[in-house]
Amino acid sequence: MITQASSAESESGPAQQAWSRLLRAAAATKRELAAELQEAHGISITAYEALHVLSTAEDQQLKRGVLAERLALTPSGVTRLLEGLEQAGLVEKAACATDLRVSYARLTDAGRERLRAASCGHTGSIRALFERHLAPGEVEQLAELLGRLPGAQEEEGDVCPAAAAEVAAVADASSERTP
Amino acid sequence: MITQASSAESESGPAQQAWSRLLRAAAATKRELAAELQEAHGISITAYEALHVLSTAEDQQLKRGVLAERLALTPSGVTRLLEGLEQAGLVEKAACATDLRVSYARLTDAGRERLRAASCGHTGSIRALFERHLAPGEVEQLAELLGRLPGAQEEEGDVCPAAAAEVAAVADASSERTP
DNA sequence: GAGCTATAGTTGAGTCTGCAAGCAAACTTA
DNA sequence: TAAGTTTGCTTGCAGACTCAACTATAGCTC
Repeated sequence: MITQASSAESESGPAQQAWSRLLRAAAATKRELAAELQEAHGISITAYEALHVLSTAEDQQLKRGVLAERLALTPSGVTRLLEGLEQAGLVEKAACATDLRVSYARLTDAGRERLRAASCGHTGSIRALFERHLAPGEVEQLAELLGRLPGAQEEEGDVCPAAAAEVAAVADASSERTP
Repeated sequence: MITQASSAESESGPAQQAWSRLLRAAAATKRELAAELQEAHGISITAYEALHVLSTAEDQQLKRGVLAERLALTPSGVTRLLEGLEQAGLVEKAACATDLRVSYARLTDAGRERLRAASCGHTGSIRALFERHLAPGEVEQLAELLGRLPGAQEEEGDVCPAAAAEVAAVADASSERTP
């Protein structure tokens, strides 16, 4: 051995190792994909994620607070993010009929289009990135493990069905809330 | 099902799922641990990582560029980071005897002490965080998988033994460069 | 229904980090 | 040894987020 410890992980336990690798993997992959996405479609990773999250939401809209949770951002982070997306016309504000405090972020047609345009290349890059380093089964395994960490499991149960229904009625009642 | 898709991951493949979970897990855990570390010891996560990396390096010093790789930062990020750490007296600059362009970052006694003070609590929090969500074997598995992603594998082979040796001679020749 | 407390979101100020450009030292090549 | 190139680091500027403080609305309790 030339160095006392070859990596930053040295004698620390598996949790420390997982932690530092999580930080670095996130930083490195983010930088790589961000450059590509910005270059090709002029949006940041977070913006893409936001568009994607909205596109999968009922009526393509979400309370700002819920969006914050879904993206693991703080409320103020969402305000700033949407500020940009609204200015770009990709997202629009919508009021809530039952609670004047809440405001929804709704995907516009332009936003939907931009997402569609970006999604193919971006998801391809993501897949390529992961599959370059991991076997398919391992990718799933990784997803499963990461899914149990904080930040990733805030899913379902946040939709405020009652209020959402009312707003939906105002805006566009064509959704398929199947029962 | 009430919503069309309960999470941002919807119909996308495992790679997309892994990716978005990676982003969120990193964001969420980082925020949590950063607050704690800042509160308790007045340093950021990156600063802690830097101190830790340096502490495991030969002679507790590293070329700034190498430090950048190890932390998955850009060179400019390292310059700014060290700016702060140097001002705080936790790290000091050291010149390289053989190449005037390079400058080393070296842990000071104060830095070593600060790291020591912070490390117990911080590593404990990390372990707690991971073990709260994953079984011990899963933590190792996660570490292994993350270790194969970009950013995490830049280890060993960067030490520039020749130059390091010369600087070491100037500063402190007590290292165990065995063979 | 007047006050309390809780919740949703925004805003000001600051931190961290990156990119692009710049500078200086080292290396290459003729 | 004088270009020309590459490498290591720093700097100016900008973007993305956060925290803390604030506003406005809701909901509760008496």
